[in-house]
Amino acid sequence: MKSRRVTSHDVAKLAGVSRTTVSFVLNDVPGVSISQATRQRVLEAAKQLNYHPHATGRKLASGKSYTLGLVLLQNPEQVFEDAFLIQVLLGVEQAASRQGFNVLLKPVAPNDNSGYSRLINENHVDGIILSGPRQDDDEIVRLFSEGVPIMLMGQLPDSKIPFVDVNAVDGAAIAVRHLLELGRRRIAMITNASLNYISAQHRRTGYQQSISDSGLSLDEELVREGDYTPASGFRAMQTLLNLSPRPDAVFIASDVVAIGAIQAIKQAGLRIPEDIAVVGFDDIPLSEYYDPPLTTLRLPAFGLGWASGERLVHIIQGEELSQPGLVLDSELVVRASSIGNTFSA
Amino acid sequence: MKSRRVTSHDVAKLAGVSRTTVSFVLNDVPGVSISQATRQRVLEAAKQLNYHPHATGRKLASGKSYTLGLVLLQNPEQVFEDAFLIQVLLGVEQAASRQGFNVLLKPVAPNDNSGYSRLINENHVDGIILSGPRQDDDEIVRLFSEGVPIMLMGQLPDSKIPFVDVNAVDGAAIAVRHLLELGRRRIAMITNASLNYISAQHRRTGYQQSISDSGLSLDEELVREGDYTPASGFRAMQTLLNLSPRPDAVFIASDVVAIGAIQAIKQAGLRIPEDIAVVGFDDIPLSEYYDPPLTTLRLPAFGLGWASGERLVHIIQGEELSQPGLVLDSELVVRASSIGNTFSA
DNA sequence: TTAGTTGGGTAACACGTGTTACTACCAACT
DNA sequence: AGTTGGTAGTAACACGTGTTACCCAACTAA
Repeated sequence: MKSRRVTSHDVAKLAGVSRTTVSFVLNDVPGVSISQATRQRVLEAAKQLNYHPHATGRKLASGKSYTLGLVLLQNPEQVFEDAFLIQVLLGVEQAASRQGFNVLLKPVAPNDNSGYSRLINENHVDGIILSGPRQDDDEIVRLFSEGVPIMLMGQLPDSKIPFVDVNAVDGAAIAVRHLLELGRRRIAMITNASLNYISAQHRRTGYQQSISDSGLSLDEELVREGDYTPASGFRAMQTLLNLSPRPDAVFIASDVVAIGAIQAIKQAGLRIPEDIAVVGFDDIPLSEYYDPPLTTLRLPAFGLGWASGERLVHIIQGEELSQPGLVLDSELVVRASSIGNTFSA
Repeated sequence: MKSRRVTSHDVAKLAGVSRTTVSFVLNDVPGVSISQATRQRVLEAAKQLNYHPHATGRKLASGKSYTLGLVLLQNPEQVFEDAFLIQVLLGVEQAASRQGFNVLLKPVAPNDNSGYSRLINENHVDGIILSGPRQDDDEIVRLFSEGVPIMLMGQLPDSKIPFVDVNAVDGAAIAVRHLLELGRRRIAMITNASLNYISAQHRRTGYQQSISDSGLSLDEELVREGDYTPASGFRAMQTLLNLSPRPDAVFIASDVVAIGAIQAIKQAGLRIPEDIAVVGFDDIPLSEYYDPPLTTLRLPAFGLGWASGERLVHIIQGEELSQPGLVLDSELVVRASSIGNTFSA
């Protein structure tokens, strides 16, 4: 006895008006005049029948899907960033639902652009948020040039596509300044990834900036490359420990890489932070509970999601963004790896 | 010059057939006969026009939305399980997309059932996957009794709602057996949560089972309660360390809680695993890189997602499940916290 | 009185597809 | 010659809503 769906037609009949009127009342359409009396009748009829507008019908008529596509490009480096994704995702959803949009999730394997093109072509979504865009993904550029609403999380060089990103330059500068203020003078750095990656470049730029600002000279030998893995941090740290004089601090542009580096320091019998102070980047959930708890820069994951969701909706609704790109600051979280344990003597 | 959408009508016109025929060809409808020649003409016309069927139109006509709603109930204890969510989510999406379904994400604050009811009422989704169901959520039961396709991740007592869950009893039993096989005889336990939670009960049952099977007597004093936080693990472990004789091993039914417990052990100046062997539960991403790396039970997060997605689609398509509930095994991952470091002497 | 305006409401079309009858034709068999 | 049966294809309806163009009555201004 699968009872038929309650439609706006049923509401109209019960209220004794036309379906048009029902639509006008329920959507509060501006510029049309409906008497208070009928307005009331319609609302009551709707409530009495427990009427819920059929989303699909509405979408077809309006031509919009009221849905954002959140596309997760599965880069290798992204695997370790999983921890943020949930926060990002919550941010996107919250911003979207506040404006009446839903969020459709689409993980996409690298080199597979058909995945998210379909979302657009078949009109499942009104716009797309792309996390972890790659430089060589020309599909993005094509869609953008066709006028498809797109928002990037992380920027693409030489493109006018709107984006939301983290201010990694300032973040890294803050991290290094923190070490300088603690009196450290020989500060090494391990990058989060190859310098082919823009994010790695930014983080190193911040490092250089703080070093220069402090009047110290820049020693290229103190900079090593990581590759998103703890193992790479372990190796890089070992080579840094062989230098003489040894660094008295290290800024590691990724908490995950830092984990490996810390193991190398411990294995060398050195103390953190007494012998070497450590500052990471990202504030993965692990960091707070690591041994020692890791001083690091907290990525505004929720904020990134929220901002990209809200701005994408604006674009979809045809509003102009005051600026195509938005850059959010990260926040230094000070823990024992830089200043020592403050309670367990 | 927003060019109009290419519709099946355009394809029909170009191919010189009716729209019906286009639909038949493109959907490979069984039981209708179309000549090879026209079939070919239609396919070529579609390709030439770069035709993509309008998802919304299709949904309206078919009455289905081809979308699964993944509802994330934000329980307090879930915050720490975030790390799995991504895996779960990837599993759900992969199973869904394989059957032509999309995944809509809906985080829901506790006590807010309107959130996911709307998904169903307004027909945004054909069915719902509920992660972290709570016993007092009668909205779930109501929807189920109305015939709405629902799949739970984690079971609800006294209900016939289909579910996918982890075999926590066996998992805990395996963990404890591992400790027994290592020669430990005084094995303590810290639960993951209050015993009001079913998952906590299951894990303790497994513990008891292995202890009893080994011929040891069950000592209630060796069991403490955690509450999903590292702090609770820290406190519980401290009280366990005060016992005499001291336990020589501890099974902690949550890696997060285990982190606190390990800190307590370290602070007492004891060695892991020499003085106390530690086994956790969940295999959060942190565990592999902790100091020491944590022996633990790996939750089949991807599998849980995959299975629930696949089974929900079956339900939506009206197929019968051979069994309403599915229970997946977890896998013991042996690391240094139970057997010691095997390479760094 | 007539022309214009305003408030209150509706008929009818549009959105793009799936699907059920039904037709038209030709071959084969009784 | 009439029936059956299969192939190839179509007209027409259904899905549930948003929205434009229009109508009617009542009131106002000239």
